Order: sequence, then structure tokens, then C-alpha cells
Amino acid sequence: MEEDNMEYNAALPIYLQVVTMIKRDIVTGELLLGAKMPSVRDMALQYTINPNTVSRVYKELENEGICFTKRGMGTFVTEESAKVEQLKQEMAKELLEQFLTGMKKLGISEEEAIKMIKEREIC
Amino acid sequence: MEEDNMEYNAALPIYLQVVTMIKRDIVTGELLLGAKMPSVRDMALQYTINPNTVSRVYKELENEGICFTKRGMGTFVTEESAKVEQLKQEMAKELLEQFLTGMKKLGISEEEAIKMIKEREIC
Amino acid sequence: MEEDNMEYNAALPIYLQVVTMIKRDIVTGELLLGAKMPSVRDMALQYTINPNTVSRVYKELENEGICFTKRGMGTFVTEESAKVEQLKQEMAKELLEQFLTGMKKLGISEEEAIKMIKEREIC
Amino acid sequence: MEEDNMEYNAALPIYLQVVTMIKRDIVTGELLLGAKMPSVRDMALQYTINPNTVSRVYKELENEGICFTKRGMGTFVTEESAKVEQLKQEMAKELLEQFLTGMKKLGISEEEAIKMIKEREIC
DNA sequence: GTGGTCTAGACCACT
DNA sequence: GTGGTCTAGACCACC
Repeated sequence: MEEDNMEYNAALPIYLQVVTMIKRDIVTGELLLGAKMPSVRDMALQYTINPNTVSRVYKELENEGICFTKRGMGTFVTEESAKVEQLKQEMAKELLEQFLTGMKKLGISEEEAIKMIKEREIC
Repeated sequence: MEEDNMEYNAALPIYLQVVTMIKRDIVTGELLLGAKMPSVRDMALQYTINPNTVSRVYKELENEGICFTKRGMGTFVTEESAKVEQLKQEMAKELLEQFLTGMKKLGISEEEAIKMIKEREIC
Repeated sequence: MEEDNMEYNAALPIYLQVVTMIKRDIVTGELLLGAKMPSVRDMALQYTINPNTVSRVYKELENEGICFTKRGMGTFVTEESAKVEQLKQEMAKELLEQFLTGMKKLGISEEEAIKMIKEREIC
Repeated sequence: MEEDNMEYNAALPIYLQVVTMIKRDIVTGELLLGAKMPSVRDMALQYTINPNTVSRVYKELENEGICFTKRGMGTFVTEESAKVEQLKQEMAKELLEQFLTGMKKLGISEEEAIKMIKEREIC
């Protein structure tokens, strides 16, 4: 989505931030199932990071079963739609937890939170 | 709440991040209406930031009508509960927007989001 | 066991060879459950490899659940004996497969292989 | 069997590794008794090694009585089946020793090793 | 061209 | 002291 001139959060390793961004692109369909991903060198330029850091990103994504590599061919998005669906659920759940804990810190219950969503819907 | 060993986001000025944390403490009641807030020096130690940055934080909070200063006495939380309630609504709304836009990016509608909250509630 | 002046097989990445050696040390009890492992820098000296390569070794072992890390404290062997037992079984199975496929290539059946083991036992 | 794109172990001289591969081919019958072996040049291409190295391989095989050379005709596999049988036993024994010492290192006895073979057989 | 690996050296946060 | 991360630059095997 927005790669260049990215500002990286100091609290989280760059490679994990890039992992998250790529995951989002896969879930949103910006990166299609089975699609070839940018080469290590290209992505290094896109995200203005070191190629080694990109390798780490790809390795992490591979460990999680989200990508796979063909030697000499490149790195590709998994072809299993179930994997992507699982990823979507995980990311949604994380968002939801952040939201509800944030609300709880403000002293707002889940019922009230749902009510706020619905009221907003009307506007 | 949790001041020390804080990790600051490079993308946002530190003073604004501290402002948010203090607002949250006021909304949750950790800092009561009319209560005396820590001295600039003490808060600088608590948050491990520069006293000048704390001054900026207090100035910002005063501008927003959340705090007021008595010369020679210190800085105090506003005594208007309406102000705090308004603050709570603002912060809640921001959380909600973040949540819903995040979900939208994942291709999840508000209805589905609400459903997820309710399902989670059961567990 | 034998770390220094090691000769590394060109066919397999060094980091995976070291991973295997460490696994063997854990299975044989040379590295006990929960024991502190050498620091990244020490192991780099022991195995005459780069500290970064050791980090990769430790990360791989952690991914496999064989080690865990305490920030600022070091890396430790897992405390779950079940994990070590599983590791032992995996390594034994690999040895067995290598043996039987090797024998098969020589035109020797499993029965004959077993017979050879038993006959050797007598000597 | 598989000559090209071979990966050679840095710990053992290449010529000895090739010797082992050819022995295996003789034992398995891939190279028949008395058969003419490839010319030094052809084998050099097959195994992507230097012709001098092939000469050394043939010399070693001749020393072990596995091959013989007819001047001007080429190199041939021995015609003595007893020699091949002996070779087979030697290679099998080496495999077996490797297997059992490996298992011993894992703390697994010969009886248990045999049991593992049998259990595997059932599957 | 592709990714995979290794080294060297640096800085960081945590204990 | 510990491991974690990042960069820079190199060489390799595979296609």
C-alpha cells in the first residue's frame, strides 16, 4: 500500500512491522493468492530497508505458512485460501481485543461499545 | 498507570503521547477531578522525559481545558465533570473509528464486527 | 561435544549443522533440561562462526520449541522433557530411514538388515 | 545413479566420495560384472570433476581389486562376483555401524533399534 | 535474474 | 554482561 518514506515505530522491529503490512495486503487482496511477491532487492528499495531485513520478513512469513519460495524463481503468496482466511480472523481478533481493552480502560462496557457502533451507523 | 520504561512511538511527538496517557488516567478516574497533578520535575522522572517536554504537556492539557494552573501551587485536573465526560466520549469515538476502519481494511463490515464482539462475549 | 576446528559440510548451511549438533547434545543429556546455554558470543568462538550465525541457530531452536530466551539473561534449554523425548524420536527415525534406504540401495531387505544387527550383537 | 549436480562434502576428498558412489553402483548392479566403465573424460563430465581426479578414483578402485585396466581398452569392473559380494558386505557393515553408533549416541540400544525397524515395517 | 547464507561491525534494551 | 536488530557487502546455487 504505502511503502516509500515509511516511518517505522521504534517500539517494534522493522521486520515485524513490514510483516504486518504485507499480511494486511494479503488479507485485503492487494496481494492475490499465489501471486509473485516483489524480489528481495525490490522490496528493500520499496520499504527503504536492507535486503537482509527483507529476507527476514520473507522467512518469517514462510514460517507462518503465508508465503513459499521457489528457488531461483522468487517468493509467492500461499495458494491456500484457508490460510488467508485464518490470517484475516487472527488480525480481526487482535483489532477487536485492542478495541475492547481500550474501551475497558475508559470504563466503557462491551454493551455500551456495541451501542456506540450502532448509533454511529445511523449517522 | 504505566509510566516508566515506556516505549515511545517515533511517528508521534512524545509530548502528545504523554498527553494521551494522562487523558486516559483522568477519564478512568486514576486522576480525580480537581486533584493536584505531579510537579513538572516529578512527572519528568515518572515518564523519563525532559521537564521541558512535561511543560509542553501541561500547556497542551490547559489549552484543551482539561487542566488549570494555580501559580505557586501547581497544576490541577479540571473540576468540571462535563469536561471529563466529553473527553471520554472523544477518546472512545477515536478508538471506535480506529477499530471500524481497521476492520473495513480487512473487508469486515460493522455488522460482522458487532457479531464478533458478541460471540467473544459468550466465551 | 566437539566444537572447535569443526569442518562444515558445504552441502548444508552451517547454522543447520550447528542446530543438529546442539540437538544431539540435548538429546544425549550433554545439555540438561533448563540448562543455560553458552552466550551467543561464546558459542561463536566455540564453533568458530559469526555471532549472527549463532543467533540464527538459537532462533531456529526457539522456533522448534527446544530453547527459550530470557531477555538479558541468556538462552536456555527447554524444561519440557516431553519435547526432548519427541526430539529424540525424530532424530532416531531419521537415522533409521537413512540406514534402511542405504541398505535398500545395496539390495538388502529389512529382514536381512535386522539379521545383521543380531549377528553383530553376538560377536 | 545421480552424478551431475552432486554436492561434495568438504570434509572428505572428492575422489573418495566418487569412489564410494561407484562402489554403490557396482554393488547394486547398476554397473555389471566385467562391464566397461566410462572413459576418464566422460566420467569427469558426468561427475563434474577434473579428469585427474577421475584417474585417482580409478587407481583407488584398482588398488582395492574392484576394477582392472586393459591398456588401450579402458577400465572394467572386476569379473569376480566374490569381490563384489565382499564389497557389499563391507558397505553394509559400515552403514550398520553408523546406524548403531548414531542410535547409541541418542541413548537407544540395539534391541530398541530393532524394535523400531519392526514397528516401522508394520506401517 | 532469484533467494540463501555468512561475515563484520554497529547500536539497542534489558539485567 | 545478555540477546535482538539492522546495515553493508560478499559469495553461492538455482533458473
